Amino acid sequence: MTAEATKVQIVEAADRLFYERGYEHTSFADIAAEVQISRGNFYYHFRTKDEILDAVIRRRLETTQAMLDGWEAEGAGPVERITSFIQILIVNQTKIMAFGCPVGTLTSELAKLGHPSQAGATGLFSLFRHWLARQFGLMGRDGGEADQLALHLLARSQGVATLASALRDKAFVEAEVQDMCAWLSAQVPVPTHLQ
Amino acid sequence: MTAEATKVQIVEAADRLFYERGYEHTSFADIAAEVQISRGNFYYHFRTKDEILDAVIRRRLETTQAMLDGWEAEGAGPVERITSFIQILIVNQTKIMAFGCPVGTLTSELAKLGHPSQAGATGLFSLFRHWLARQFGLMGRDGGEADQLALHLLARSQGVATLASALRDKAFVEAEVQDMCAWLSAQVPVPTHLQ
DNA sequence: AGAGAATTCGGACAATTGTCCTAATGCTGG
DNA sequence: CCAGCATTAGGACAATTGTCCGAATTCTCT
Repeated sequence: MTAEATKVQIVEAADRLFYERGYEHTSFADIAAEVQISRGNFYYHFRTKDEILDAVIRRRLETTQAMLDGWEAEGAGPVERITSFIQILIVNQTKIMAFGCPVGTLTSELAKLGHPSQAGATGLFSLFRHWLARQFGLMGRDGGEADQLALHLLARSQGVATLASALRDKAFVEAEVQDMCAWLSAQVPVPTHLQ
Repeated sequence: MTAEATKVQIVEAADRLFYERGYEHTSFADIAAEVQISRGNFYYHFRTKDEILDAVIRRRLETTQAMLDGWEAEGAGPVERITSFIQILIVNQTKIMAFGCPVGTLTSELAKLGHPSQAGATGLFSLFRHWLARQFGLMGRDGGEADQLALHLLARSQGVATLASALRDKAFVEAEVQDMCAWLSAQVPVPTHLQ
């Protein structure tokens, strides 16, 4: 197999394991077993565990950006796009109830470890933040307001994910998602001629 | 020193280290060094790491309950009490921006480890949940509604804590706290004779 | 003061960790 | 078919982990 293909397999497995078990609780041996590769071979592709983490973060940045671009290309308006964001909590409900949000939990873990890749993980939040802010901008909010709304929504979904994995309560998640959608509707500015 | 006093010291140190570094990333040696006790002595007080975790969770349950009881004893109304809850984000801002919420991050970590003490950690959430629900009840909301409001507020503060430790943005925390207080005011039911 | 219990110490243990090397294998171009 | 390179396998390494003794120390009670 070509080196690049093996590398991709490693990063994919590491991505999933880092999410499901946490970065520190995932060992080289775990990833190697998952990819069915000898641990020795590992060193050929990644010299340190941090290198794998960086590759995983890069991959997540790419797939996240692709997802956001995809929503943007669907031709719908900003409200529908933001709704797609909120609906992640429903679409990925099973995994979120089991392991929380991949972004939030990784960021928390790296913060506690004082890990140098903290900034990279925070970049994932930035991706959502700026995308959401742009959508709120398209809804007619000015820059500062749009950014604040973006952070607000980001925080709310993070909180729902955290509580979802603690309580494993499907009804709670659905109620909060509905509430966020209602909140979103209320953010549509009333046209001037109707005020 | 009496055995009980040493045990308390160990649990206090473990409590702080589990919060700041995470459960798994804290070793026996770390705690022993903090308490200035030999590692061997450790085994005399706690046979396994899980035993320490359980003791830490018990301690947190006690101190949390004491804090909630304290707010209840201050004689103020439910709105002021819930405000005290929200203000934790300000009072503990420094630690939260560095390490997130002690409850949320511990729960997330144990969920990923599949650790048997998950239920204990979730109990910490229950403490806040039921206390908040009772306060909303005192504000005139019926049982189901009060519980939903409690979970809603719990989720929001969790989200703020998560983003606070990722972004380390003081202004964001303050804005969200203000927003939650405004939301709380809006939850006070309008007296019937004013409707 | 001295016997006996309670507490602490220092170190041993097997297992696992991340890291690294060397030898074997597979593949490709001439 | 064979030389040379890319890829893999298997194992060594020092350090660290949680766990656990047995011997030393400290304390308590008579």
